[in-house]
Amino acid sequence: MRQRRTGRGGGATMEDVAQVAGVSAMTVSRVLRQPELVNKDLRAKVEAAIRETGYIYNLVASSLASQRSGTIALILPTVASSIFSDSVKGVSDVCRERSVQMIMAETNYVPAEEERVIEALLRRRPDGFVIVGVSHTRATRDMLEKSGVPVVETWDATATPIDSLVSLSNFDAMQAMTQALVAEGYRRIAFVGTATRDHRALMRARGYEAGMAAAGLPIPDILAAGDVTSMGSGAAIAEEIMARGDRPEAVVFLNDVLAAGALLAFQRKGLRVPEDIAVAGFGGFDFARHLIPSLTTVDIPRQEIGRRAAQILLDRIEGKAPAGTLHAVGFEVALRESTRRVPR
Amino acid sequence: MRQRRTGRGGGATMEDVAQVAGVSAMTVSRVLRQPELVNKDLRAKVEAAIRETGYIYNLVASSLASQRSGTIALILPTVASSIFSDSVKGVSDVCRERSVQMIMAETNYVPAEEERVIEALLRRRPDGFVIVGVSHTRATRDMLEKSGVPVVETWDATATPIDSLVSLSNFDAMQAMTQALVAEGYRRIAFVGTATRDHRALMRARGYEAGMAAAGLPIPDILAAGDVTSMGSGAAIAEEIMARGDRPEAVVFLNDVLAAGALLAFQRKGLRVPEDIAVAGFGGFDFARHLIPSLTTVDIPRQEIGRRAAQILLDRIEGKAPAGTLHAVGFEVALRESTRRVPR
DNA sequence: TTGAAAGCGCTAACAA
DNA sequence: TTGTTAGCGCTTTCAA
Repeated sequence: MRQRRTGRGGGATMEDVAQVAGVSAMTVSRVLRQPELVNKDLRAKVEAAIRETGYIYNLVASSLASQRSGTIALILPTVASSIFSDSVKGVSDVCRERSVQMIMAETNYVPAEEERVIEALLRRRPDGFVIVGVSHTRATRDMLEKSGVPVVETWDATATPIDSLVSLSNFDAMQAMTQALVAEGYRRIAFVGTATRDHRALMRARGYEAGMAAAGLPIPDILAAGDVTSMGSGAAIAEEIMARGDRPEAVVFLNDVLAAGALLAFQRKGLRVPEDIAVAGFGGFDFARHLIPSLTTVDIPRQEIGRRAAQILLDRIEGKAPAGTLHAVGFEVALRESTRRVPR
Repeated sequence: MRQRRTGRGGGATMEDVAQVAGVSAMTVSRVLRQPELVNKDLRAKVEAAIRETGYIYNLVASSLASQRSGTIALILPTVASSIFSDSVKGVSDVCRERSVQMIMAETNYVPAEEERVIEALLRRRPDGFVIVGVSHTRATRDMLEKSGVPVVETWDATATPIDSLVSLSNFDAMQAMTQALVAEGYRRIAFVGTATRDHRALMRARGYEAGMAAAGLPIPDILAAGDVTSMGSGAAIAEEIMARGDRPEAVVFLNDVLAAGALLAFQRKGLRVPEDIAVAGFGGFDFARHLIPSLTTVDIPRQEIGRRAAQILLDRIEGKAPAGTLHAVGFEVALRESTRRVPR
């Protein structure tokens, strides 16, 4: 003869509520999930019993029984920077609207870490994944495909998505920015990217190169920032640029954070922006429009990317959308004071 | 006679692995959780079987059986702004180090929403809560206490924490800032807070008032920003201040985001900072030191707050720390160029 | 060191 | 409309 395990987890269970209400556990479950199927009087009794017992529904048990966890996983390069926070907000808002819990993990821009992180999250049996980026290790793709979990990739473009894709062409966007600067009359345009092999960063660099090539312009050295999420490294790059002999007329940065750090560093050293050096960023962040001079950038619908990705994913999970959905979001080059062409 | 439910969730289970390895499921479980208890050869066999079957451990089932979910919940006012992102990073880092999953929800600074959100998260049976703020509805406190889940509150101070507390005195910090400005020679010092009844914001306002009172200075109208997370509303407040007749010598803002927005708006309108108007923020954010002029602020160990809270919580969950742990974090007034006293 | 049995708290499938 | 039964995939407990 065995004794009861530990006397139970703690709080009331559905069974307890059922006893108090004088019904079966199944009826309690129905009251909670499909109240319209339950007789009104019984429903009231059950609801009273729930209050009386202080019952809190157990989603862990529910997940196991129903084989649906009611969670989606969000994989992003970093949680600490402002870069993805609007996209997180987009996903998070949709999740709340649709009563799903978002669980999040960061990869630090390292594919091997992404692999580890996705494997760890798979153990929690999320109903789907939203992933920032389209470049993954072979093992990551295999794992995801084998698991059969719906996936939406975002913030980048690819011809071979794992499943669905909220597509943003970093190449096109940075090419457009470069061409806009060329149209403004700039010729010696430098680019600041990153040394990490982040695919989105690479695509932006390529877009810049394509923009320069299309205009028949030579491409100066491409500089690499260390930490792409800090203004400090933008400032460090600015120092580097100022220390060189041949100062470019304009510098395009991988993102607005780096650009802002550099813009302020240039000014600190007495350079006038844009008269002495023009500065452009990428991302369309709030602070860009407030800076003096206001920062030219490529405006991206960051929150919308998160929203759309979550919507597509949840629709798919609920069977309301097919696999392999594609949705492209646009971008807009916002020319502002930091690149206003002025006579020299 | 019933048929098997749906032919099973999908992937391999522990039982499948056990069959392949020729052992019992219990042995597989041990290999995964306490490998040192299992014979070396058997262990190797089981590990091979895991690889062969592509088995992915199911934490949902594990959580239900063990009555521990391996997750902690993080409740914060907003996820979209930079204000808490370092604290999120702190919690998130500790969680990764200790193999725990963080789940997050936002309250939008509204206590009733906090109540809803906490109840929703309780259904997932987190092993503990980290909560930003110490002001909660009665029902929230009751729920949390009744659930018996360890709680760590943060980012504020209180004499009556629910359980543990990583304490930061917003009152003291803002009082110190105010006194520092007085010491610099400022007299007509205004304060910009918020109309929401956020407790931390309130404490900062009170700290400012105390600082002014201690110096025997009158308190001008306290202005209220709408959205405390956007530079735009800082700029709007700046407009309001400039439109008034009696311009203050210095303005202290609830946080650095508002201060930065205002600082730039002042400059746009031709005011010199700090000569015409001095500006101070709160929070010690990265961008504050880069602005021109660099922004005076109260430096808070934001990431450390997250780390400590998570550590205390996890220690408590593992029985390595007592309930009701108190940990106070400090702050530092960073006087920078935006409040450098200059002769008029 | 290994295994068998009995749940954890819920839901799917079926029956009444 | 309500209830019964049999799991979901794991861990706890006990026995060997």
